[in-house]
Amino acid sequence: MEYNFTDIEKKWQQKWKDSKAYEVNNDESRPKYYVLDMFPYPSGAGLHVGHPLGYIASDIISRHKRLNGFNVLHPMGYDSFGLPAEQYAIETGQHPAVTTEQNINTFRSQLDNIGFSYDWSRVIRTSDPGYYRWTQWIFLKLFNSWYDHQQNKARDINDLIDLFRTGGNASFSQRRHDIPFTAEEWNAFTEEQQQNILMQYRLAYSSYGEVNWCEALGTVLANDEVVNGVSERGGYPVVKKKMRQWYLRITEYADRLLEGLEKIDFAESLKEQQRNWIGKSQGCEMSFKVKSDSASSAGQAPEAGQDADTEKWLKVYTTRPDTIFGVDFMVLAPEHDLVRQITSDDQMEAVDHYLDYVKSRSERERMQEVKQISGCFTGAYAIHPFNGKEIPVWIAEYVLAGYGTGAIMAVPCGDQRDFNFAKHFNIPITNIIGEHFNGEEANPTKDAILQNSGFLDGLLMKDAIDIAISKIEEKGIGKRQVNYRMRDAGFSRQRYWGEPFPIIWKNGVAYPLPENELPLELPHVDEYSPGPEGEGPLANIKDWAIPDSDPEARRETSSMPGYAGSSWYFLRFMDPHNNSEFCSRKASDYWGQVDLYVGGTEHAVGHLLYSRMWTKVLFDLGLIGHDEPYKRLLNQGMIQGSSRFVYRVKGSNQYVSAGLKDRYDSTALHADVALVDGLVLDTEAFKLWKPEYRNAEFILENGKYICGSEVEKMSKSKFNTVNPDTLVDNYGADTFRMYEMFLGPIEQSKPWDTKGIEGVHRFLRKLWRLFYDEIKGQLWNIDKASDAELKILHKTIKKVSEDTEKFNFNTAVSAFMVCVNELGEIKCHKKEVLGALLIILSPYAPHICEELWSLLQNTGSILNASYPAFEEKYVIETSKDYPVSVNGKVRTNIGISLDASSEDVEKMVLSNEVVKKWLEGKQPKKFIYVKNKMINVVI
RNA sequence: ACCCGGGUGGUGGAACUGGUAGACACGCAGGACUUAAAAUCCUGUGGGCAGUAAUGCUCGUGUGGGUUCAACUCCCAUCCCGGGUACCA
Repeated sequence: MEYNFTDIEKKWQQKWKDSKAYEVNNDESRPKYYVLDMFPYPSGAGLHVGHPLGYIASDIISRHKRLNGFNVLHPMGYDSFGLPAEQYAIETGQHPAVTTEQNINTFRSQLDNIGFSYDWSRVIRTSDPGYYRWTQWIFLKLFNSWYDHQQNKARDINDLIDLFRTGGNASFSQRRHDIPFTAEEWNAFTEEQQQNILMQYRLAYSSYGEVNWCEALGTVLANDEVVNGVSERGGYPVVKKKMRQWYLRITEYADRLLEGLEKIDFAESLKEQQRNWIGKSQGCEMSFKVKSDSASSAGQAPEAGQDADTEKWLKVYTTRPDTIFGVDFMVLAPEHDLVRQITSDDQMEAVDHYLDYVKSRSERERMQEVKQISGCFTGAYAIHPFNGKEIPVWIAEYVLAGYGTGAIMAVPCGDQRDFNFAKHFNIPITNIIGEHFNGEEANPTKDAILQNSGFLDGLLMKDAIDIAISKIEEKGIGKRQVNYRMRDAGFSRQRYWGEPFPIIWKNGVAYPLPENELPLELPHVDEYSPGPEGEGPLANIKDWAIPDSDPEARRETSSMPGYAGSSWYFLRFMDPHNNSEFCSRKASDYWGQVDLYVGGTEHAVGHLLYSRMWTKVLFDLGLIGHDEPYKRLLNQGMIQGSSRFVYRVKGSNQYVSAGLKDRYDSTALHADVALVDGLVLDTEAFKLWKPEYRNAEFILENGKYICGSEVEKMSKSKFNTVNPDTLVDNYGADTFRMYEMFLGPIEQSKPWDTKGIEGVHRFLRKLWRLFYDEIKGQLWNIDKASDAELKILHKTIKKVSEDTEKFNFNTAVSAFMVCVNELGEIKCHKKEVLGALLIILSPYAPHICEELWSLLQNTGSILNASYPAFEEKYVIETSKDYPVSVNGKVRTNIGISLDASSEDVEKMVLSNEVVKKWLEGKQPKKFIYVKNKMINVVI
């Protein structure tokens, strides 16, 4: 009998399907375990070898947990709303619903080939009305909620209205910009005024924000669609434009998102990324009086008691108020409201010119090109609050409008960017830290003693921070302030292929759709061109945009972003067919948190923060019982493509081999990796690949055409994708699964390389040959296993179960290989040993294990077996003793068993034959212990 | 530019908490079986030097420094590669 993987895999996949082997119930007595993959966006390119990496890992864990007695929820779905489907529709005219359906079918059949243990009865897609009905419903919950800082949780907006009605907002003014009003004032406000105030509290709210606007295309562009400041399609100019947008008030959750990190098991580096993204800082906000000869009227008033009508104030945020006497200039973001008001007449032209320049620059470019220092003096001066010095006010692109107050006080001796700016524009630098500042670069220390600093002279900078803030508060020009780098999350897109907002606008007020009108279905369109004024395509459908009930009203015509549907899908999997609730409380209480969430780090600060926020809101509103969605996160690395290039000699159809390309003027072009063996191009296949290459000529080196290579993201357009289907066809799903795991640590990114898959395939055939021989037939027997055989088995059980729990799948695969080699060497064919081996191997290679399990004449599926217990007695490792000499000094390393006390170790060392020989009767001078395990003996 | 990772033989990688660097696999070379091929099995395989050989010496974990009896592992600096940077998902 031979290992016929194709038949075996088809057979078992069908059996699992027929017996509904992986469908789970919500009412089990067994402990639950929820393993979830970040569900894929079903792209037109289909599944490539990068996708399954995480899926295989989560499948191994699912199967491993099932064998260990857990009721495992392991579902899959599709994040099926998104920009690429709409782009494709614009290019080809095919409706996104149609292409999405096709793509999903492709994904599904590709996934099925690999033998995953998903419960497909629970499959969801975010673009199904039955699903997005609840996305819209949760949006309405967000819209109808506000964040109560006293109770530190989200509450119903009606509670807030009651508070306003009875006491105004004076009693709990919780934000900096609240304008206080009394109950009487509230009750006298018009509906419109009331709604505008409520909008400032809602967790989902509408406001104005900047978008990438492309006049030529008449549309708003995603950052991804803007390349080098022009549109990717057509290369037209792109500028910033203010438009009405929806936002999620995620900033209200900043502190809880930070605190929540303490109780979840994510990689420390990922938590760090989230912390940095949230960017909480302690500092102080303070206002500087501005003096300018500009004729225009007032700026912002400070906190207390100034005459706001005649004076202009510039508010800055700083984490270093101790450096207040080192301020040499002020910088406003070019977008700052005050710019227009304070610019002096003779600087007006220069400022306008600069603003034009900045408008064309992306935020990324502004931060990145730090060496190109740019800025413009406004002609205005701020007055130093403590020494009355006049400080020039500049605008510069390195200050961003979105962070803090959009204005900074610049301290060149302490901040490198300020220093560079001062040097560039010849602004004199004040040194407040004496010898700590060398005049060559800024020194951001907090440990210097302050000089030239008025009332702070002689203080340590660290200590001066609090003193400076007290003084600023005392003077009424500012206050202590916690600041976050994170901004509220933009939640609307001027696009078609997304969830429509259940919102109707009337007289400038947003009204929610009643719950019983959900889902608000996406209307069918034939045209994807944008609506007027940069609105989404939905604005073009008059029938839909104007609701039947009220011709004066207008529906919201933007749609929700990609992350809307993915912010709560883990809850829907618990109760996917519920028509009356997004997820029953019973179901969410049973399944609770996702025990293991598997996906890439590219979602570190997007999806993973949004879904954490949504979970907290749903928890606050009492809809679920836990406020963190994921207990533990495993980040799989990205499998990159290894692209291949050919070099076309300019102006010809000649292609020069990589080694000779420097002798010609050539252009690099992607060549399909399927046409290349290693780096050697199959030139005949290349000619047939595309019509334009039919008459290609090649300049070879050593008779071969050698391609160039580069590691890039795997993508259809780079012709570097590898389809898992062909690998499954050639080697089988089990080989493919094990090979992906064998590639390297699951968390590490690596370029795909198919070389090496043979070795894993060989392993499975070797395994098969422990059971059956082509000529001799059955080899396995029911004899009692020897200790030597059990030792090999139990060593493997120990290693593999530890490795699986620790996600060291690659070393677990190695351990299986060693095990099979060792069993082969001693010709072990005992059922007792082989059966146990099959069980522990089955999460990795389920099909072959099922088949062999049934051939062992065991009844029932291996899926219902239980994980074999590890018995220590078979695995007594003998310690290796070895002497080593280093640098002429005698050093001896002895592997000593664990948990020995110091005295024990010394005794063991001195009685050790190897050491005795090395010491040659000398007394050791010193013992150096390394955590009671290893020791050095110095003589 | 900023934040987070990574860099070990020809290749993917292993090395547990600082303690024999290169497990396991690919590739390559040689051999066995075969009319032949495939498959399978065996042997060798980081570089250099010495030796008929067993073996010995020496260098070696991106680069430069440091700590330590001992560093792939810890610290400082630096280069390169990948992910993210708020409308790709």
